[in-house]
Formats: sequence, structure tokens, C-alpha cells
Amino acid sequence: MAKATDLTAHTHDAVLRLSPDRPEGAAARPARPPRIEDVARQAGVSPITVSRALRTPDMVSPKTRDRILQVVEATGYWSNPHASALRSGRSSIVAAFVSNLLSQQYSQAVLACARVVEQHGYQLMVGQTSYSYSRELSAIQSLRSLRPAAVFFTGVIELEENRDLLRELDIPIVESWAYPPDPLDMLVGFSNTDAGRLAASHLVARGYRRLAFMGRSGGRGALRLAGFAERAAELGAEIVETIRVEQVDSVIDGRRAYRTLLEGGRSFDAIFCANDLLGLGTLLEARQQGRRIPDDLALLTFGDNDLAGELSPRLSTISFDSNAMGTRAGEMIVDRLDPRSDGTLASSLCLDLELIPGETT
Amino acid sequence: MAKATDLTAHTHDAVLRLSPDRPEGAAARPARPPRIEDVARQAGVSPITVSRALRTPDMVSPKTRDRILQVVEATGYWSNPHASALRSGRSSIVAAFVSNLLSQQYSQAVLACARVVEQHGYQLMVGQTSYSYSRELSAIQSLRSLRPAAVFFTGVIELEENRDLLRELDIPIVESWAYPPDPLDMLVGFSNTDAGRLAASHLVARGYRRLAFMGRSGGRGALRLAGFAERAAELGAEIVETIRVEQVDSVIDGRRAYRTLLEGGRSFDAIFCANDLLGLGTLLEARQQGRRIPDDLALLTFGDNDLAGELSPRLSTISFDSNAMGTRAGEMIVDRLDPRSDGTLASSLCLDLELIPGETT
DNA sequence: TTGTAAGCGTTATCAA
DNA sequence: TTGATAACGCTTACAA
Repeated sequence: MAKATDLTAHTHDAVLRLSPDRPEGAAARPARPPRIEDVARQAGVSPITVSRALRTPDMVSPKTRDRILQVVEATGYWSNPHASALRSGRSSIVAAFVSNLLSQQYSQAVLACARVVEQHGYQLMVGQTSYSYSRELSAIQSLRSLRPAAVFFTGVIELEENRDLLRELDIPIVESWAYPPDPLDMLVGFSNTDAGRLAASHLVARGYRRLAFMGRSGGRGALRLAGFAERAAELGAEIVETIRVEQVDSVIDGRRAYRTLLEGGRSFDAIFCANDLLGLGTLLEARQQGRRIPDDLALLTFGDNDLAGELSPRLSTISFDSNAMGTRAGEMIVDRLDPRSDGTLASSLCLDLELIPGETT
Repeated sequence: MAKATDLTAHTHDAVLRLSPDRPEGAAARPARPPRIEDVARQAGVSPITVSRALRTPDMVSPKTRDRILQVVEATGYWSNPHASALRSGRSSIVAAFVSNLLSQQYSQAVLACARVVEQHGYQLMVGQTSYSYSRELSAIQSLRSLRPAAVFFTGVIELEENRDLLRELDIPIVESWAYPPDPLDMLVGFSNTDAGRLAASHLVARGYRRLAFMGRSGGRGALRLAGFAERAAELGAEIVETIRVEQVDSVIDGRRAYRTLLEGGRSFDAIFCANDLLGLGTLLEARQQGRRIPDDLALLTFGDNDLAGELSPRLSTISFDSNAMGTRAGEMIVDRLDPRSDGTLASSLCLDLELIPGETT
């Protein structure tokens, strides 16, 4: 295969190499990875005994077990996960599906989950659903034959047909990022409706009455808007404008949303941005346009960006801990998969929301 | 299994459910996913013909092919990846190994890579090497039997023995995050040495002469320090203190590193932090301790945090595009795996570094 | 506690 | 262009 390069302008890094002291007589590694049969032969037992020694050590006599484990160590044997999954109908893969792979919050949760399950011998596989039911469907269909040990979604499965498909998998499922009364299985969520209410309460308490909302139109965006509108109405404030933004990948999208908001021509004194990047983009764009914040315009965001508090002005924000969310999801999964678990770990959890007042409201 | 919950304090979100219009006569889904044999029987061909129709359509007559694809569609057939991998010795999994799953830069690169490979029918699996050779070894060993289609590392494999193991896998490998002259296979990197040089040049040009360095002691940290020290010496500046921080998970670690730096008792007028979070933590801690920045202390960081420019003061930073890095890695991988590729895509790439002057130097 | 036999669902190989 | 046969490496079910 041709190798083209475009290196000219850059200096190479020094070569970082370490050569271990290889024992003199160390045999060259065989071209093929060792199979369970190789281990069995060397240990003088049958393959199934090796399998037991590795998966259910208690079912093998200590003497045999030690001998087997020694051979395993010496050969560098590693069970073939495909063969294992094919025969047993269960793999050591934990599948995670993210609404948007570029969102920092989702990735944080997924990677926190990966950390936990990895420590228990599972491997995490990432996929993207793109807030789309059809992508969600094909993701779920691929799970039917992948036979993962468990699934984690950064969201709630809404489509009844997809819920049915997932139930049929008969594996632990963690939904997250919302707090519905009827999760498929396990849940690490927070109340999006409460987040909206909290936002309205805060803005009204600060004296704002003409409110605008920015967020996705479906799912959690709708929930946040519902709570926001409900509480605003209760408190006598008005939602004068609602901007729907379906895909948010960078602050640019927030800047654009703010300009769209202005085009509506309505006057408002505060915006609730149901998403970090929207909030950040709005802040930058509004300041650039000469708005004084919060005097001309107040800004409240929702998200988990720990840098919101480091900006100048510090963004007022409603926040939750996406890292903890992923960790808890991972813990629920490994607990459920652990046959020795006593099953007392909560299978549903609602994380707290925190309103962190900054300098923008 | 017992279900404990601790829900009391929170409001449930409304149920978000959608039920599709299911066609009248739609049969209930069978409990077991369809196998290739089911499709074959319904299409009146043998299993291997179905397999060919799906993988190498050109080898099947158009008429047969269409009939098969119709049945595939109707049954929702999805090839079992484990059986396929077991038999063929190659799976559709792309493995990605990250030095630290909590690092935003690494996750960004990995998820960008996931995005690309996913569009070509591969699934990305994430693992963590924790900057440790032994973790790296076990990661690589697991690959021997996982038989992924390709591997992506957010780093360079340093240990000669691990390099040998990887070569034996005989699959596309992408290393990244550095620019050594002898990559294992493909490379999307940048020069860490140049980054260090750039840092020293900038600081000296701004009039700083007593410099401090913060970063990891091994690998890329060492390269950045080498370039930094080399250029500083050339320009007549002195490196008065070097702080080694092996694990950086949050700004807290940066705060701590700064305090450690002070304990040394040496006086310095500028710090180069080889990592975003170290820089941010140092900034926060130094300001809290009453240091005026950059008058009392200048600060230059290395990383890819687009928020560095939004802080107040804006952090001076040497930056690269980790998102592009992951995307390019993904593109290299799918190109190499595509039998129709003409092999003209560069297999080695050096990304540009950009010095973005902020208000801290 | 250990072993035998069979099969998970696919694809390589060879034959027609 | 299509098919028969066997095998990938493991674990279930059953037997000793």
C-alpha cells in the first residue's frame, strides 16, 4: 500500500522505546494465540476443566486449578470472546448508546461507565443514536445478535416498539438523563421537568418577566420547556419566544440560535438555554452585539459544564453530575451481572439538580 | 431481584412514549433472532449464498440477490458478529485505547473516530491503558482473540515487546498524539518537542527568564520538556523547577501541582503547563493566592481546550485539534479496510500546533 | 470433581 | 453462479 506523507514542516519527536529484559530462553511467541485446548493439554486436563478453572474456580479442585492457572499465565492464554459469546449466548461487551457523540456530557457519562465496567472484566462499546428513532432501531437490532451483557443509554427509549425489542434482549438495561415513572429496567436520571421549573422560579425571583427558551423540541427539551412554562405561568411571567435547535455541536450553534431569537422581533429580558453550548454561544454572541449581561439580558443555562463557573461573567446554571451518572450506571450494571450480588443496590436513582447562581442572572 | 429506590424528593418526568402505527398483519417478532439459515430457507437458497449476497453481492446473480435481500429486509436478519468473527478471524470491531478515559481531549478524539468508523459499519470499543505498560500489555493481549478490524491508540506504543505483539495482529494500527519517525503503521500526530520549543520561544520573547515546567514525567511529557529545555537553553533562559504530575483528572490536580511548585522555594516568573487542566488549576490557585497574572506570574498551557480562550483572563495556550485527530484516524482506518480504496490516502500525518496568545503571558 | 459429546451461527474451502 | 462440508474455539448438557 502506498504511503504518502506530508511531514516536511515538522520536527520528529525523539523515539521513545523501551526494550524489556527478555529472559534468555524465552520462546518466541507462537503465531497463533493459544487456545483452551493448548492449555488443557499442557495442564493434563480436559478443555472444559480449564474453562471452569477460569470462570467458576470453586468447581475445580485447588490443586488442578493452580496447575491450570500456571499454564494460563505461562502461555498468555486469553479466552476467545467470540467463541465464548457464540456458544453461551452472552458476551462480555457492555453496549453504550449516546444521543450525540460530540456532546461532552454524554461522553463523560459513557467513559465513566466504561471505567467501572472495565474493572469488572467487561468491555464497553460505543454507538450513536443521533436523537433518531430509526438510528435507535438499527442500534437495537444490532444488539440482538451482539448479545451484550448489558446496555446503557444516555436517554430514555421513547418508541414503544424499540422498548419491546429491548425487553426481549433480557439483559440489564440502564436508561438515564430523565426520570420517567416507568423505566424499562434500571434508571439513573434527573427530573427535566424540575429543571425547567427551577429555571422559571429563579428567573422570576430575580425580577425577570419576559422569558425566552432555547432547546431541542423533542424529548428532554420538551420536558424542560414544559416545567419552565408551567412554573412561569404560575408565577405570572410570560414565555415570549421559544427557539428549537435540533443539533448542537458547538458554541456556533448557540450563536446562531441567539440571532434567530432576535429575528423574532419580540422583546425579552431573560433566556433559559436548555443546553450548555447554547448558553455559551448565546453569551458570546449577545456580548459581541453589545448587550450588557445581565442588565440588558439575563442568561440561565442547563448542563454540566464545570467551566461555566470559570467564565467571566460566570454563567448562572442548573447543573448535575454527568460523571456520577455514568459511574452509577456502571455500578448498577456490574452489580446486576454479579451472581454474588445481594441485589440491594438501588435500581432507580434520581440525581439532584443544583442551581448555581453566577453573574448572568 | 430486589428493587430499592430513593425517589421521594423528585418529580417524575412525564412519560414520553410513541407507539408506531403497526401494520395490521405484522407478525409478532420471533423470540430468537433469525439466522442465516432461516433467510436461506425462505429465499430458497443455501446459507452460503445468503452470506455472499450480503458480503460480496457481485458474486450472486441479480435475481437471486434481490430475492435474498427482500427476505433479509422482511425478517430483520442481522448477521451474528460473533459467529462471523469466529469463523473468519476478523470482526467489525475497531478498538480504541485511551491513556486516560477521563481526559476530554482523548475522549473527543476517540468519539470523533467512532463517528467515522460507525458510518462504515464498524463498531468502536473503548479501553483504557492508564499510561501503564502492563495495562497496555493486557489490552493488547485481549486484542489477540478479539481480532478487531483495526486499533487506534491515543498515544505511541513505546515498549518494544508490545509493538511486536501489535505487529503480529496484522491489522491497521493508528498511533497518535506524537510524531515519532518510525510509527508501527499509521500515524496522526503532532510534534511534542516542537510544542515545548514553541513554549520556550514564546515565554522568552515575552521577557520571562526563570521558567518552571509542569507535566508528566514519561512519554509525551518528557518530549515537551525536552523541547522546552532545549530552546530555553538556546535563548539563555533557565528552567528553575520541574514538577512531575502523573495522573491529572481535574483542575484539583493543577491546584495541587502549583502548591507543590511553591514548596520548592525557588523563584520563577513563568510556568509552562503541559496539560490543560494543570494550567487551569494553576491559574485558579495562583489567583486565589493573590498572584497577579501575568505581572507576578505568566502562564502558558498546552492542550485543546477551546474554553481556554473564553476564560478571564484568557489563557495563553499551545493548541491542536483533537477532534480532527480522531476524525483523521477514523478516515485512515476505513480507507485501509476498504478493498476498493486506491491507497493514496496519507498514512502519516502531522497536525499543526497553534500558539494562541491570551492574557496570561 | 472431572470428562464426553454436541452445537452455537457463520464462512473458508473445495466441488459441481 | 451455487452448494456441500467442515471448522472456527468455546461452553452447555449430561454422564461418570
